[in-house]
Amino acid sequence: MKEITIQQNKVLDCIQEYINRTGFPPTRADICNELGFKSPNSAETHLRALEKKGFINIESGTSRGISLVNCNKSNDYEENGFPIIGLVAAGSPTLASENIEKTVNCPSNFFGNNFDYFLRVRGLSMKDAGIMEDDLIAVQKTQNIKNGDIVIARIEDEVTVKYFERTSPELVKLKPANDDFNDIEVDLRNTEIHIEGKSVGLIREN
Amino acid sequence: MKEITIQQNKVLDCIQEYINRTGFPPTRADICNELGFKSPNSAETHLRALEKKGFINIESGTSRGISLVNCNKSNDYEENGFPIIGLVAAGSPTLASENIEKTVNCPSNFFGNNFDYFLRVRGLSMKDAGIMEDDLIAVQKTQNIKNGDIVIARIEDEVTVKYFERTSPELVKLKPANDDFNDIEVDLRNTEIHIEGKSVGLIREN
DNA sequence: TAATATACTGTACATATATTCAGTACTATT
DNA sequence: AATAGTACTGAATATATGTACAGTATATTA
Repeated sequence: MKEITIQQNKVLDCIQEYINRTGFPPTRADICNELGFKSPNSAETHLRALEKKGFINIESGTSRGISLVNCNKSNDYEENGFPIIGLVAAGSPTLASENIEKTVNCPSNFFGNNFDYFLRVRGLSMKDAGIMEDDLIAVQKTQNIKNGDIVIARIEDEVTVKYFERTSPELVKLKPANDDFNDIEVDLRNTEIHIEGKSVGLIREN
Repeated sequence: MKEITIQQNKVLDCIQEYINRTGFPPTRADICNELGFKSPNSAETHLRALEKKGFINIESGTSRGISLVNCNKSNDYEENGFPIIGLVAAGSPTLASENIEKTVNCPSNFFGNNFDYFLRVRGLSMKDAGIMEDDLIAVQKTQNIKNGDIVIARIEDEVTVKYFERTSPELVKLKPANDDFNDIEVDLRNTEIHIEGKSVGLIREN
């Protein structure tokens, strides 16, 4: 749907770079200067195309009224920072404010994939995967899980971080990365399992 | 030195809020609308005062040419992103552009302490410390090292990441966090060791 | 084959905007 | 008592800017 052309991408990059450099968006003439166009209408048509495709907003009748539309802004976290949720022993990790210990400012595409929140890790069950106590796991809320993904799973009221492996249509194995812990086998016919999302990155603060 | 008045602060807040909301700075008339002034010159004089006191920049002759001056800019990395340096097998990790594989945008106090660059980890010698291959270590260039710190050390031309332990005034031990590797003992009387800095954090991209 | 999107140049013009000048009033400093 | 800074109104103006209109050309799609 939203295919961008090479030239349109150049214009988009130019706008971004101009804002980063000056603090305010460029005029049509500015874009022409930056990219070597000789008519302000060259910039204008590209801007219209970019607006049509949803990459920018143009405030009509307003000088420098160009603003970048953040496509991967699934929520407003980028402005306020991403919440860190404590991995509570029981119950689902929720984004309710009482569970948010603090927030971290970083781009939502910091880890390649977009993500939704950070989870503070308790325990050492994923030690051999390099996930230590108090690490922050970047969690992407998704049901698109493949075998081998590190998932945040809830069984009954227990939330845990483990490797995911579907061994048969009705059997799911949650495997720790630590010999001191045992695999958790879940039979979907008699036990309900809820996948909160998967790990797409990690931050360790010292 | 730079005392700001209540009204000037209101104008400064108004500019910040306007940029956050719209993506571009306000005109004099916009400020008047927001704050209830009836003459564009009211905004103009406040802007001049704010510029004189160093809170904003005004690009003369340019519409919406107001940009906020960032006071807490410790170095220029925050603008351009922090460089990621590959851990080359031999030689010191340098910030020369040919060694920078890409840059990461995040606040310089992201890990509590300030840091200077990211180091891409090779090998698994710090596996049990949760440092895996391809992880990014946030490195703070410092000589202030305590026993037990994870340091980036160079011995002759070999760069390595290890636990630091000073066992005696002339003996330093570099300890891996992996049973498959051996401690490196350095006798300062006959071997030169250079501490590039220490690890203050870690990022794993998926 | 017509229609549509891309990718430009070039001109023109209404209006959005910065900026100056002329005032008024209050306050703090020298 | 004089000077400078703050805090405004109100009017005037040069110019910065968005935007429409008239073209030309190529590629893609229906």
